[in-house]
Amino acid sequence: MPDKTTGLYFALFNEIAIIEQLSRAMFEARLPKGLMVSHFSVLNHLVRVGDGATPLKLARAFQQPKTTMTHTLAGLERHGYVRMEPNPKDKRSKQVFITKEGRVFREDAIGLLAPDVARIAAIFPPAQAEALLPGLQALREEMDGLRD
Amino acid sequence: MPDKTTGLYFALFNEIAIIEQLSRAMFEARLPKGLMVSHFSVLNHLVRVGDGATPLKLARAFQQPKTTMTHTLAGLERHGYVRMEPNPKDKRSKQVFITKEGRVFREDAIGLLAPDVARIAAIFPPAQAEALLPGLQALREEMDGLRD
DNA sequence: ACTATATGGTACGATATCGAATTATATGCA
DNA sequence: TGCATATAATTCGATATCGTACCATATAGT
Repeated sequence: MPDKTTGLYFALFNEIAIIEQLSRAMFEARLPKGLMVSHFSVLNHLVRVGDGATPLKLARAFQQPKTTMTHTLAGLERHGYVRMEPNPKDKRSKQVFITKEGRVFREDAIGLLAPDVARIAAIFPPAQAEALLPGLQALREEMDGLRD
Repeated sequence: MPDKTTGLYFALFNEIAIIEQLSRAMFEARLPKGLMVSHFSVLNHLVRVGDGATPLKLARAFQQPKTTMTHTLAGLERHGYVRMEPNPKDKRSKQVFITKEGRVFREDAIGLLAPDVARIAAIFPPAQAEALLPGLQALREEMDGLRD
């Protein structure tokens, strides 16, 4: 493997890290204090995919350590945005449900973030975003698969 | 702006966040304890772009808060991988130089990370990475520009 | 059924990240 | 020149992230 190839992937991951950084900073500047993009993302996932999933399943969906998800869910629960129930299928486990307050917060947050999204869309049009997405999804899935 | 468009950008940033997460976890599993991708990235930058830059310039290059860069540089200095000197052009400021030890560590780290890069390259070929990169760079630059 | 191993979740400690405030120096402008 | 404001960097405090260890329960092999 030539150095040039290694450098290519370093450059790729570096761009990705910077964009992640920029988007997180931009969004968190809009969210109320104490709520992070991680909180919003979980609520968004619960609405889009449906709730009732276990914490571990959520951690896997975001490819995060389960301790991180425990922490994020604790924050959401403290705000009353999710409810944790014992999992009837497995006494070790729990199920996560989004509350009405959680749905309201998600809706509000989308409204708060919309202007930023619009600013991005103005300079990086949806067609370009759509062009990028499949490649990123493919990369994500492949890297996901490497984790065994 | 239709909801579909907002969702598109959320999906885009979500994929980017997950890939950032996966690549960071993969690389940090290889690096010696106490050294993060952030440390490696800074050393890599100093070698590729040249050293002597100020901490603030480095923070901007990575689009990070300057306090984060102060912390990262302190870690690198503690390991003897960079040397901080007063900036003769500006007494408030400093210049960051990579040491011989820092260069050696960077080389070693590249060697440690190479197998992972190779595994990624095997399933997500360089041609695809190259295809992705310009769009990501464009997105990065546009978002960068929004930061006024 | 019994035991070994695997799995879901949490507690805890270390530390990375980052905003706010602070200090020192630089710059602009009257 | 003198003063207001801006800028480079650090300190400090809060907390997000994450690895390790642990407990409870489940599953597999005998």
